[in-house]
Amino acid sequence: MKLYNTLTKKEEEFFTNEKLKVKMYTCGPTVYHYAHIGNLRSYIFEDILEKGLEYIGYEVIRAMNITDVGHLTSDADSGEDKMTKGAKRENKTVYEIAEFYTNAFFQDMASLNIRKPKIIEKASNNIKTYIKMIEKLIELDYAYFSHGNVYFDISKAKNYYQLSGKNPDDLKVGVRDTVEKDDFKRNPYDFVLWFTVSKFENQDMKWDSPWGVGYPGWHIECSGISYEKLGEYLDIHCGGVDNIFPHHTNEIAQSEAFLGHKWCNFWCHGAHLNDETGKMSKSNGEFLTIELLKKKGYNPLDYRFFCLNSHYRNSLVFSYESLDIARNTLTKLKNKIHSLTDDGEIDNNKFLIYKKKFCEAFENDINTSSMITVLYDILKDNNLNNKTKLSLINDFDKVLSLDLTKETKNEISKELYDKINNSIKERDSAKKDRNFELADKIRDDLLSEGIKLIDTRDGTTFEILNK
RNA sequence: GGGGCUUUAGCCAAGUGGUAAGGCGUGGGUCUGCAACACCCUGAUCACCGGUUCAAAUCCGGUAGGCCCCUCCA
Repeated sequence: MKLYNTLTKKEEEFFTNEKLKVKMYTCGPTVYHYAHIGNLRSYIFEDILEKGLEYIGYEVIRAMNITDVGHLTSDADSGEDKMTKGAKRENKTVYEIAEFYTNAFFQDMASLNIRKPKIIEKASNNIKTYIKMIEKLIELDYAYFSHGNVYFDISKAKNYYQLSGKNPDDLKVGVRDTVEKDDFKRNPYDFVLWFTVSKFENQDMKWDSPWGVGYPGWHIECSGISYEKLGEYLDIHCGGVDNIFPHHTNEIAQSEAFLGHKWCNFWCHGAHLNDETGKMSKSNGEFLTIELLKKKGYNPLDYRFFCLNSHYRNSLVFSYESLDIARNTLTKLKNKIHSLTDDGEIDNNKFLIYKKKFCEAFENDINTSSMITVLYDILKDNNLNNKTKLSLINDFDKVLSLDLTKETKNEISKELYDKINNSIKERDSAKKDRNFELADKIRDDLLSEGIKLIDTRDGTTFEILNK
């Protein structure tokens, strides 16, 4: 399997520390607000990666954090904690905010058929681990205490700039107006491992530590949770491209300093979803959430399909026009699949040939677009019986998770069902009498109520349109 | 200023040296009372300029464009 590795900047042959076992860590959300669909694109990619690896025979142990503490609006040792900010905005406690948006995130995942990772950990659940790690980093002289905070000294880290590909001389503090300088650091890019309360306004989430009451820095939580849950050696670490620097860079520095050896072999990063004006953000333009798409009549899986049609390492531009196309394509695809009757015997030979093709697409740096093409190849193969087609499609859907063979008929009441059927009968007899005016009126009236009639060779059926 | 990714038909895209998959849309047709559905047909000198090669969308160099990162971000 070929997988692009940000660490080496090229596609590499995938390997694991333990045979057929993948330890995978994926950065989770900061639960101070709803996730927008761009955030969710990364989780869709990670979901495909996890399921695909399982499909080709690996056991995957995946962990994800929920950031409910310690993520400041600025990564200098000032700025407001995102959670506190969210709580203030909504006049709730940080615990209420965290719980509410964590649940909202899980709902979004469920809507998109994203499987919950086996291990999900709140950042606030692992404080002892962070403290233990920070103590050791201080002991090893990688970290130091200064004016109330504990910092990591990046000059001590090996290959600090490998992941980001940066040249230290070119990094400029102050390249943005908003970047704040911090005179208490030894190096401008040193980052905070532990904040003490002294520099911040009172907040709910704080813990006692050898350096005073306070809370952990943003980067240490992922290193800590990964170490605690997955051990000293990691195979894959995922996240959005924006995490390459500083978050993942700092994770590597602190984890490898703490462990004393190389930590993770593969770093995979998902490209962003942009809108037509550029980068998608929570404050700029329409705040696109899964709930909003649902309200507009889309099935969340339309969005999943939209994402799968392009490659995870290419940035993708969102527009309703593109989403409409994705919805239309997926509907047509599902219609074709639903029209297959379940007959014949499974042709094992052909099954394996197509399965191999599908796996090859996945193993080519997760080429989801080609994986979908295999579906069309199967549907068009005249020498393949329906039973084999359906079982292949069902099999692939373990990875694609588009509910390809599931009928998604809306639940309707008996009264409505009878009413529609009566209208259909009425229309049929009108058609028989060549009273097309009445027939069309019945069809139009139903359509205006969101009921679309579909004439087939075997008679008329209907579909409830989403509103 | 530094770094990364990227540029294939209207749109999403495959392609990793041998003369361009697939999907959607468009246009035409079959079917239909009409329409929708379905089915059939329909499209590209691969951003540009050089080089390597018998042969390049594919390798190398350059130019131009796009997106992103350089302590909020998936």
